[in-house]
Amino acid sequence: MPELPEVETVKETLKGKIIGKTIIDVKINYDKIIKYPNFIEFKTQIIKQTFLDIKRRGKWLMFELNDYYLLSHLRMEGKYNLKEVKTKLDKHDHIIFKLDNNQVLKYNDLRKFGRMHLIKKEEVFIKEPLKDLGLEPNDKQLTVEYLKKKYKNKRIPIKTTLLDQTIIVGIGNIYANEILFLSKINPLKPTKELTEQEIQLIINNTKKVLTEAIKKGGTTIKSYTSSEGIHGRFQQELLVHGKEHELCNRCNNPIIKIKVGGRGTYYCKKCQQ
DNA sequence: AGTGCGACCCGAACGC
DNA sequence: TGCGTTCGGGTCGCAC
Repeated sequence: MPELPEVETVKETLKGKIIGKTIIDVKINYDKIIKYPNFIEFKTQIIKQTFLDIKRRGKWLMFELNDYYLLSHLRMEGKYNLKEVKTKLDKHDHIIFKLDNNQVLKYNDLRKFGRMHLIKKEEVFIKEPLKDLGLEPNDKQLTVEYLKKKYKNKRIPIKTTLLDQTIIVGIGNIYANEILFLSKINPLKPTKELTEQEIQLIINNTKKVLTEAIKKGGTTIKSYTSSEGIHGRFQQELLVHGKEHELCNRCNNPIIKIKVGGRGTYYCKKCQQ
């Protein structure tokens, strides 16, 4: 289940393999993956472009080409595979980039939820989908002052706010649960009622959880593997997510599961009052 | 502007 | 080789 750390792993793994390669053809088997521009223009524009670098912004992969950035969001199940051109397609291979070295870069997505945009380089940060993204977890500007301003008029539960990518990028459902457990904050607490001390804990634990997860190569809940087939190991470190009925490792009371904003939310009722 | 929620997907898990 | 239903995950679009 790719969240920010998994995207980071995919980025690093693919970097060494495709930089310098030129796209000579694209096959689009499921065109809804291509969000912008339409799939005809997408194809015309991307052919003959060369991969110069791969970056990341939030959960978005940014493939730097000569004139464009190819932006790719993996959502839950997106994967990239680099294969020889003659290799048979797998069941959920939806977009196939043919390269100039007899290889293909294949985007595979069981859920068909991932999306791609092709944006002119000079516009990449002023247009969708990157234009409204918030701070990276490791940004020095991520301070109590910054979050106080963002949180002050919000009545919605803090759990929901943590998932808001216009404030801090990269926190998905799993990490939101973990961050709140480590911070001993009730997921239902209205965002505007958080104290300065609690906001500081959110900042510290967000940095801690995401940095640690990147180090471990991300989380694997279902079948997720990075482009080299490396499984994430962070799942072994999860303290509350997916642990309904198990006992809290701090106080031994059972972890409970509720719905917050329609999403599965796990927490310890005793530790997170 | 802030909020809530359905839609998008389909394999796995669940209920009977 | 049972079959129908529910669930989950991130983001967008839309209604209020």
